[in-house]
Amino acid sequence: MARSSVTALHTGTPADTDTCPAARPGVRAPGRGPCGHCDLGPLAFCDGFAPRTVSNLWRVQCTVPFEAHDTLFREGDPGVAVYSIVSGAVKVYKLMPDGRRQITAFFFRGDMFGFCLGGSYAYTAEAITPVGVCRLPMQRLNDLANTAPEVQDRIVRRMTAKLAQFHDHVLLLGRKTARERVATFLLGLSDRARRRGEPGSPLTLPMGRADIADHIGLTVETVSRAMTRFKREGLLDLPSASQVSIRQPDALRAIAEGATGG
Amino acid sequence: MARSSVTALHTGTPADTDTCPAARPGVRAPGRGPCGHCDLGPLAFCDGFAPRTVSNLWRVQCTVPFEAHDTLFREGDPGVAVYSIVSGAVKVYKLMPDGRRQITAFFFRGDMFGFCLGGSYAYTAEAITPVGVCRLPMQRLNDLANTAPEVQDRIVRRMTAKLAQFHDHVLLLGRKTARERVATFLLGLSDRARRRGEPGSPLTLPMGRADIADHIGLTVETVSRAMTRFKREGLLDLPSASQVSIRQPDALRAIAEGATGG
DNA sequence: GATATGCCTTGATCTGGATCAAGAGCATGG
DNA sequence: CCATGCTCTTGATCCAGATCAAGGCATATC
Repeated sequence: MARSSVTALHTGTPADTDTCPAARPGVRAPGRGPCGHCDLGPLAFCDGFAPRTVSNLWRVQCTVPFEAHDTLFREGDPGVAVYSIVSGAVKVYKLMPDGRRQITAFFFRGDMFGFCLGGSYAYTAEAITPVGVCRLPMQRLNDLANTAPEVQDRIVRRMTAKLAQFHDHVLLLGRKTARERVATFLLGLSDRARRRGEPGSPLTLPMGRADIADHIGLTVETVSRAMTRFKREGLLDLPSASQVSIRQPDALRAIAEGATGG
Repeated sequence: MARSSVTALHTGTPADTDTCPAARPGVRAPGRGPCGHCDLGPLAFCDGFAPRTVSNLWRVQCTVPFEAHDTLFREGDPGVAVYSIVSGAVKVYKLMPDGRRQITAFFFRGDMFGFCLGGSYAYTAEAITPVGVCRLPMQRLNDLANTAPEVQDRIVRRMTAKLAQFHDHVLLLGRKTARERVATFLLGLSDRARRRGEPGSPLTLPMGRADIADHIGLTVETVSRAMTRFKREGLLDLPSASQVSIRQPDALRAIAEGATGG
């Protein structure tokens, strides 16, 4: 079912900016989010907005499902919408002509991505798992932001947080060892899980080793070796390839921060 | 003369948020910028704003000089102000406990940095050359943004552009070779110079090799070797260590994008 | 103009992580 | 139950870039 709507999004003409087939009361999913469209609660972009603002957002948003491996948009596509994830995981990446790939970020429940005022997307976004997103047309969001400072303010806050994350990731890529990168990555996932109200420790990795490698600037083999070694050392438990239990968070954190741990 | 005001900034109490000793008509420098404080013209943050908005900004801004090697603020300091560069160059970096350093960005005339809503700076900012900055108290800027959508909109635009730059830099650090990194870095400086109305080719590098290395995730030696090789191959001219003339921009661009050039 | 002080460059060697190459699970499907 | 096709792990080598080690070559100081 998702397939067709995905295709519709991709082939969308500029008019797509404002149309949103699913954004009619009749098709709206039940939920307890501020606008009634999702169950994000306090994680929702519109949480705490004035009723009038929420109803304005409600009118322009649409909730869209994607399947794993679906492409939400591609680098260079006109940036017509912003996405907020209700469920599932998304990766965004840039490709080099020869196929080298850099995953610049992973996004999970509550995260927003796709901001690009009046330009094109700087990266491709692809669903890792089945995903539900709340899609907000950029132009409408912008119009609204001009009359509701709370909207603009929240956008700035989200972007500020993202910028800080990028500074950290640049440090990781520029100066950390393989071991430090993997430790930092896992702790980052754990922190983000906690911040959205999920347990920080038994983690389920929605992405494969290749995705992790392409995110932290390593190869699959090196990621695998680092994780195996953490397991051997008792810092992690790896009941299965996609399950990670952090046994010694402090030791792991020390490694992530650059302590000369073995 | 800058020394003392720098110190004053660093030791500033929370009250510093709103005080700005130099922001009085009496000490304002002559200039042709929108608010009369700088000569940034169209590069100015406040260019094109409504007169009322400009005068509001004018009241809270202050123009501050720094000398080379001065620290504007440190990672972890409360984020009380945003900076716009009028002249000179600034580097921002993060340090690891053992001294490893990652320069996450360089800023030049017209660039803005220091956004961090209600938090702490995520990085340290240090002048590379003598610098003149326009300093805007974050709180005041925020208040103004809530009443003047044009201000908020411009902040979002600046941040969007910065995010796109980060995606590129993450690709560079995660997946490019030493040669590709140096080529990309030099072309990036060239593009930015052109975008602020300066010639894109004979470039003056305000930063040393060590800074370049810490920005693109290499060592001084590797940066030096890459540049020497570009010179030997006729892609660059290096009349002195800090002067770079781009002889074959297209060839350099091909290398930067990952063409298997030699 | 001799001496110091910082880069910057260049050369020789070393090494962490890439690459190459098998296996080892572990689903899916017949 | 066994193929088929994954992805993940593990082992053996290789190599781009780091590290170690001298020199150049400016500008600054006295």
